[in-house]
Amino acid sequence: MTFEAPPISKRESGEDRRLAIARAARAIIAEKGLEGLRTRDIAAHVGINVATLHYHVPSKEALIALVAETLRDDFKAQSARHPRTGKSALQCLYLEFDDFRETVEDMPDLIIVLTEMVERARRDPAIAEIITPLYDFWRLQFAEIFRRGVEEGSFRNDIDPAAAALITTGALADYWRQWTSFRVSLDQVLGELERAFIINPVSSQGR
Amino acid sequence: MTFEAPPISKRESGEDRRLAIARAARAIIAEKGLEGLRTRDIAAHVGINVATLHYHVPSKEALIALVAETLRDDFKAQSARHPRTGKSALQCLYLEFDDFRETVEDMPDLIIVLTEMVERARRDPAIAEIITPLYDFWRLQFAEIFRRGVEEGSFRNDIDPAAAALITTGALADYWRQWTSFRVSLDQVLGELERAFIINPVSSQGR
DNA sequence: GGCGCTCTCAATCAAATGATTGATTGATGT
DNA sequence: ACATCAATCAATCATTTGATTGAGAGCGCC
Repeated sequence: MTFEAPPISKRESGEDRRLAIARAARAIIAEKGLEGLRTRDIAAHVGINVATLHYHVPSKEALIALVAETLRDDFKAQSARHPRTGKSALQCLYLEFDDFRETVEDMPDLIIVLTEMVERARRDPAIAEIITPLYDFWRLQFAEIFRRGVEEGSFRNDIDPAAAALITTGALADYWRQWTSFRVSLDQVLGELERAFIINPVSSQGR
Repeated sequence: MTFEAPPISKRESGEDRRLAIARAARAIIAEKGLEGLRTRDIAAHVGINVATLHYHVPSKEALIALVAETLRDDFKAQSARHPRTGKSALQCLYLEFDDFRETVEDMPDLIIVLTEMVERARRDPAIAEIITPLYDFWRLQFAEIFRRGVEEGSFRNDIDPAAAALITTGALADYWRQWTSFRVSLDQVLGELERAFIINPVSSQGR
């Protein structure tokens, strides 16, 4: 009879539960990957019954879609945190780098789960529908910065903005896949990206 | 052609079966991802019984390891196809680009399965043990090219070889994740990489 | 023929897993 | 006090899935 006492109120309103479920799912995905995601584990992580989980989120498909949505929300919120208006392309690029640095620090699971979803989007149209615009959003932001940077004369003038954007997002994403023994610091990568695209890079991570 | 003709007979000798199993597994992973890999599907794809599959490959773990090995073999074979000795860093870089182009054309499933494995390596030490050296091998090849390129004076002289290598492999890997609507051609990406690192790029995909 | 080895399969198991059912609990409005 | 509804759970179901078993078939060799 000596069950551990529930520390918080027993019932929670719908939306809070959904968010808690999404958060738990993200934690598990970050740890075990999408393949290792089990409804039971999520329920246990939240501290509720599997049936309750299914009450709030009808199916596993819906659950993954929910996670994708929270990912999008976090991502957009992060990018909206710093105003871009009136800034030069160069400033925007550094801002973008800072955003990434911040995300790496504060929400590492965001990127892990994101890459996991990206992989899945290849064969799951429902996920693709949410993740594709998200990734596009990120890339387009870089593409736009490069386009303006060339215009403003602060960037190398023969840049192909779309290709440069893909290279940049690819490098940042790959930086994450650094499970490898081939250790490179984020500052090294960002510094090299500066030298690759900017005419007179500040060349110091300090900025 | 000095080898024996394919024994169409009911029975196949061990090593051939193992290769057929690996090939089938790769096809399925490419289509449905590692999460969607089922021993039954593989057996059906090869045209054998599940038990027979387990006779040749004891467990699913072993099977995935086997796939990782064939991946490594294909990868190394591809890279060994063109001799590197006596070539300049610039020539080597272009050779590397050509290799990638070739792989994209001839063995697209190689890269799909590889990225899938990379993702899994993060939490599966057995896979990591095989995939990590492979990815490192690829990156180190680029790092070495960049190092020599700077030395030879044909590359931008402030390159950080390790960072540049990561950017390059990241860009190529990300090119693959181009499920997105944000379409960029491989030539665009390779061209931009040239301009980013080379002093006087040929600047034409023709080379 | 008989022996031994490799290879194959139908049948089956045990565990995992997504989902459902039917009942109970608490809050809220009247 | 009562009705209603959202939220919860224990128990259970129906499949799926990795793996095993036991019984052979084909083949070479003596």
